Amino acid sequence: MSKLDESLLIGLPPFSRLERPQIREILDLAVPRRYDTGSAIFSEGAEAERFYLLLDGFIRVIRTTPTGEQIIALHIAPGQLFGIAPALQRDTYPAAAMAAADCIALSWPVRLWNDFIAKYDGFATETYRTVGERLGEMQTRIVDLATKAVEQRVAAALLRMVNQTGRKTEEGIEIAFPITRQNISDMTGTTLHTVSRLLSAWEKDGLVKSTRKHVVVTSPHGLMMLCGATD
Amino acid sequence: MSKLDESLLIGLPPFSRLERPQIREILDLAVPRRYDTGSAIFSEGAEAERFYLLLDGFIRVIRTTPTGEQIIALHIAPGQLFGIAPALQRDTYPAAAMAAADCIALSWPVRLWNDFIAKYDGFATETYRTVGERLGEMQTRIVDLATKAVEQRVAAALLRMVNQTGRKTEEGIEIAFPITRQNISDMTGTTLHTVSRLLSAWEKDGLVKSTRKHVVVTSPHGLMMLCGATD
DNA sequence: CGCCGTTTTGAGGGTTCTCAAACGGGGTGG
DNA sequence: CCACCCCGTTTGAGAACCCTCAAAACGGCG
Repeated sequence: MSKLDESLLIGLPPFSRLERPQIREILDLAVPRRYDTGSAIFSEGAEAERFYLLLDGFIRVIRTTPTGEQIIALHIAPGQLFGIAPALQRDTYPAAAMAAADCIALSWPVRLWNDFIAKYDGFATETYRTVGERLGEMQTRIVDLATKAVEQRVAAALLRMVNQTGRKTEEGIEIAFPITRQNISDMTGTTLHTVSRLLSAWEKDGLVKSTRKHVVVTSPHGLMMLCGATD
Repeated sequence: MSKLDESLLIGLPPFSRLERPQIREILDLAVPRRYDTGSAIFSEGAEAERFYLLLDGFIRVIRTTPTGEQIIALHIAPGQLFGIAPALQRDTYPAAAMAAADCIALSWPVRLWNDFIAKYDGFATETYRTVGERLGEMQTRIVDLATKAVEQRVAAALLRMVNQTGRKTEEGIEIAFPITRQNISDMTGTTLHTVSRLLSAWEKDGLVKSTRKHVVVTSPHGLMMLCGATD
């Protein structure tokens, strides 16, 4: 097995304050693995055995209800830690993670977590900053779900994805991973039918362009208008 | 000013592993204060200058939307830390806190946070456990808001409050702080009218009893039934 | 080329919101 | 001590929004 290159981790928030030799140590303890689109990395409620760092691809964090409906709690972009249950003293994962696109991720056994915290300056700090950001994002989502109409929620969801994982193209900004109407409805608590109708309407208005499993936002500003007020 | 008694902190999760002298140190650094019902402890977006421990009363954590609607993110019970922005490397509070009942709270300047983490065994661990629990609770709320009908959300909200802060009475279990229909609607993303109708219906069915600013759940089991499935 | 998963579009109905008005109880001030 | 006033609550009617059910078109992959 070839050694992982140190450049993979250099500059990423949790490791930004570390020197090369320390990064080497960390990499030597990591297990790299590939996950095909749609495959599960871990399941909700499962024993939290490892924590992960996404190198490439996109991860969907999914929560399932007792009645079988599922909602997408979060998307993880390359360079981010995920499955960090140990950071919160949990011994099971609170949600499932699946690959939204083909992914490469490193992972470490949870027993190393405390070592990392103790040994590597800035690792704890940066990690808890991430937790804080996700917590803030979740609060925003709660507020959105509680107060906004469906149209505004869908617009907000698109904007969030564009901001976090957008990729510029000549047409506009493209969401960088495959996404279906059903996926969007799972993020916003609505139905794929309503999402389809909204996207069709927006396409007519020149705000977005979409094909199968693929969305390009041509006018982020226009979507932002929709989020603000119904008027 | 009389010294605070050490028994205030003994046994509380963040301090459970500490010895008396350490608790003494912590108490001597704390500023105690009383907050009248309805008064603000801190505001959303404000500079995070202090972190708090609630000794008595109840705190509502509130997020306000650009359009002025507000939703209640969380309730804090006695013995819990709140305003712990520093734990997540934030320099502003992500939400406002107001006293839902008359409250007594201790507080410390944020610059002591890192000292506490470094100096007191278990403080970090227990605090992050709390963060983890709140994060899990928020995920559950997101799922509820996204998938459940209004009736189920209101039932779930009542049950959550009963579980976290319930007080047994001869009639049933009483929510331990003053709460209006409007408050409940702010927690569930609905209107006070709908909440009023639901409570009236449930009272007729013998599930709850309510007076002004006051709710007693007489049949938690019955409410749990409502949460599960609409059928 | 055929199948399956995704998307589109229509019609109808139900839940919940909005608007409106009146009631009740508790606290405050006279 | 009583009366008034304010805040919280109740209830009704109508409408809007979105979901459910249904069916067909589309496009990629084997």
